[in-house]
Amino acid sequence: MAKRHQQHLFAEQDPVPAVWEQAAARDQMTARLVFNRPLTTEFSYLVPEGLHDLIQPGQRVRAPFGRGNRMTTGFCVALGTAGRVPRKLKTLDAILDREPLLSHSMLELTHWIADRYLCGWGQVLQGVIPAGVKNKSGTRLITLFEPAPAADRPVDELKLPTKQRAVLIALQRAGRALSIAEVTELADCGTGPVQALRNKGLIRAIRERRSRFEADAGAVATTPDLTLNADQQGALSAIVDVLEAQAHRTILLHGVTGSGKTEVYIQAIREVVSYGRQAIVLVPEISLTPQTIRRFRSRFDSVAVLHSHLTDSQRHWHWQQIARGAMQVVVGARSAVFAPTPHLGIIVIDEEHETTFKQDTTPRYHAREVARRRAEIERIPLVLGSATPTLESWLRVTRGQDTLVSLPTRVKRRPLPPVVIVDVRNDPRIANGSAIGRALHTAMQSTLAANGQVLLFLNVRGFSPTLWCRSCGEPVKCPECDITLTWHKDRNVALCHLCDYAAPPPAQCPNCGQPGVRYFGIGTQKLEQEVRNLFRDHPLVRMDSDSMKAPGSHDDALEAFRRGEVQVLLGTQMIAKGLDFPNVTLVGVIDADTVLHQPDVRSAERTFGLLAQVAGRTGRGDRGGRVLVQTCHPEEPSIVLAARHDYLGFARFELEQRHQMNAPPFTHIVRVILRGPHESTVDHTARKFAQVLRECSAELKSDVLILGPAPAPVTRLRNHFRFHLQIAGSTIDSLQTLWHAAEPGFPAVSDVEYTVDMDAINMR
DNA sequence: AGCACGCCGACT
DNA sequence: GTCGGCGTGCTC
Repeated sequence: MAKRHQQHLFAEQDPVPAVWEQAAARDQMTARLVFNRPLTTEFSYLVPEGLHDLIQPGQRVRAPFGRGNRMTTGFCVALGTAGRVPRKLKTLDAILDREPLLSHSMLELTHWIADRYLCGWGQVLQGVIPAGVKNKSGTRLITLFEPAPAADRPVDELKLPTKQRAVLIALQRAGRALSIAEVTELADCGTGPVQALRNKGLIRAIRERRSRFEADAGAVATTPDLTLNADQQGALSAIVDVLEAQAHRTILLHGVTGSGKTEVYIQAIREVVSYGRQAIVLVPEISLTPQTIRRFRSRFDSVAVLHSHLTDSQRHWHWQQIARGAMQVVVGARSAVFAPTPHLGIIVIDEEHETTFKQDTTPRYHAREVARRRAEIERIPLVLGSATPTLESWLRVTRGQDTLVSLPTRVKRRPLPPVVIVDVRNDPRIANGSAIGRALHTAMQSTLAANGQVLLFLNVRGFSPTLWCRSCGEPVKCPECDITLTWHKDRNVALCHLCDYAAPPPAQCPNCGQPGVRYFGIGTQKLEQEVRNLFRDHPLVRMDSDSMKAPGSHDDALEAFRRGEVQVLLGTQMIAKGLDFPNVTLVGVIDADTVLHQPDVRSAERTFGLLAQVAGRTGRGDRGGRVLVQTCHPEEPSIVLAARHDYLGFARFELEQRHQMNAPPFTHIVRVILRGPHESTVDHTARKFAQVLRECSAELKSDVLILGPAPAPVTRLRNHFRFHLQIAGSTIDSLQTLWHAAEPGFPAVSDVEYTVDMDAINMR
């Protein structure tokens, strides 16, 4: 109050000496804003008097921005007084949210993301708040009525007509504001008397935002906790220790498939919930883990499940429930790491190694790193669970930065299944173009004869993955991208798996015009046909993103398999995850080499992880199970060690390799991708970028390594040419320093766009 | 990222 | 003379 009075005094003295002017400016309330632009700068604005009591950090505001003073939405990230003013400040125009959308710790977290992933703070905020929250989906503005102060005396003194009198009495008795429908119902009248009272100033209208949803009573969890074995108990107490210490610690829960990690999460969360706190559980892709969700739902009273098929208004409703503290557990994919829990107690990331935790659009954050930072800020444990942890996580454990807890055995002491590596280089069936070699064929025969179920895994969808011209030898490529088209027999189209371009398979080669395009290689569709021919009497189902387009088809297929109506289940990555069917006694991996051959430092890690995951699908019942892996590289360490279920051996081997190559996790890599419609311009710009980076690096005496530019592995995508360069540094800090020094010097070339990806894991 | 400003060529 | 092409640089 005193402040405002002073301002008034100064305003009356005119002209004011410069020092006073500065002093006055210093006392002016300002807001620091960030905008949804790739800018690291914060912008100061004056807050008009009328908004002083309303503005809070975490709200969105509207402010004139840029030379044209266009009204732009920004986020208020801090408040202050003007201090030393660099220039004349503009005044912000309006506040867009009644309540802040982000708490103080969320602002801190998002700021850290902007810093770490080299993008604007405003971009992070824009990307992190769900659209439904921003546009208040699922709520509507309703008008409510309550008695005005003028009516604050005995009703009889007012001398009102009967209906108006009834309305006023109803409102006074209600003790809260009522909607028009409620008023007319209670007073048994139309809307006329209400309006009349309003005009007389005896009642007043207030506007309020109401949700379309009603809070549901909430199912009550009924299932009791299971008894933990000694290893699980050890893991649980390691987590509880961190909880009790009230300090952050990351715990890597390394448990083979089927070792009961979920039960450990649940009981740790039970502890957290008993303190009145909330838990966040991140899973790779919600639609693939219905079993996990069912388990959480049956064990806690209020579980919010944030899946990708929620509508905007459902998402908004959940967000508000979570912010109110009404949800004990939030289960969701990557973005659930931003759930606005008021009093978070633990974060769990299941299947920590999954690449879906890295967002592939700006802000390109990794949910694991964001969770780690959030857990640090909130001083709570982060639990990472995996049978095949990333080498990033494993290295931290070996360095003592994180705590390792192991669940080395499966529950009920079931052994891991024997894995047989089948060298198919000289297999006569394979040489004939079959997908299933001799050994796998025999194994399938005996398994099916014994009434067992078979799972066949192939990482390639479609029928024949490549279309080749017999005359010129060229593959038939997508006209807009750089990859070979895949023939999908069932729809009779040649499909680009990158941009979804679809066309009838060409009769002539688009390259040389000759007829005779041939199909080569094996996809899930062709595998399906082959299995149907080989085992006519055994029903099968194929699961890949083509056959599972219809909603619910995923669950239907799995249910048919569970009931045993289907004996053979074949598919892509999709069937490698989470399935738990005791009658699966044979798993066949059609081609272990598809992943191995990708030009990526993590290809061995992915191969190992994939085989471990697939192998985990069998041996879950009393009948045991076995795995056959077809490969042309039977000596490959990632395959050999996966067959032995030797994660430790693999981690040791692969870390040594990475160390020698100076590759992640020993270095961090920033990948810069440039793209544009003209190959030479993009190439040229990429060279200039590299030059600027090298000059900056030399000037800073930085030890980072600039690799490239080179055409990106997918050189052409949606008719744009793509080049990339990689910046490798031993610390994130050195990379950030170099980037911020170099960025202003990058040439702005029209037609060429660039993106920057810190700790990139998708190298395509 | 936007968007205004500015400096060049082809039109009334 | 001016309309509009796109390269340049700033945004409290």
